[in-house]
Amino acid sequence: MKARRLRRDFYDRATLTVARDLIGKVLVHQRPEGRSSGVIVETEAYIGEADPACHAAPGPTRRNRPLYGPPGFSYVYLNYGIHFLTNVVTESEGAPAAVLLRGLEPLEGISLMRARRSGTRAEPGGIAALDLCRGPGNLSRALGITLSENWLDLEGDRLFLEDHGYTPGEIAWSPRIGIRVGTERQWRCFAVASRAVSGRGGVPGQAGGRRRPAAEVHDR
DNA sequence: CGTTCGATGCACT
DNA sequence: GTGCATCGAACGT
Repeated sequence: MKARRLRRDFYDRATLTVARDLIGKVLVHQRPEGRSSGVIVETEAYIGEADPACHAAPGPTRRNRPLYGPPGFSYVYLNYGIHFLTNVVTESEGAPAAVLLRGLEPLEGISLMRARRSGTRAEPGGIAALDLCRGPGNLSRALGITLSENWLDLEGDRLFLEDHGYTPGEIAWSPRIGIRVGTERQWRCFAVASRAVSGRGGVPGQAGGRRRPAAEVHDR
């Protein structure tokens, strides 16, 4: 199937709907050194000032400004001083919401991803392909996404998403990972069968424990 | 197999 | 000064 570019109206919808529809879509980062991309298998929704885990919870600030802007833009920020986290802004202007991209199955530019992730880990033969973009920090690092990619128009030619016609298979929802508040909301969405999904079924304290999400999670 | 903990930078109060 | 939407090495069982 021919790749079809996602337009602004895709992002200009309810955030939970966008979070689910993003599973199976392709994230692309186009750079002079090459194009790298992967199929999205894990997302999380962050919705509005009433969501305590959303960066909009304190109201408008300099950092969260993209969230208040129009949909279809990137929102990238530095987390724990080490990791860049990549989001796409959803819903209409003035409604602060976004979807965090947490996991990809690499498609193009795998050697480029390995180069960008090298130094992270000494692994004989390099990092396994399915581990390259597993987890939001790893994903951003592998694609070369930094603060320079913050607040980019996803209808531009540098960072964008495509529909390649992939069918995601079974999708499940769980609590969001790694947050200390708002854990009661089941706003993490993932492809059950994918090995590029982080954590374990949404149980916090996921640090060391790995491999495959638990199957106990709900459907929608 | 499991859990704990340090690294590291900046936005925000 | 405080607290992270993380990662993976190190250690315990």
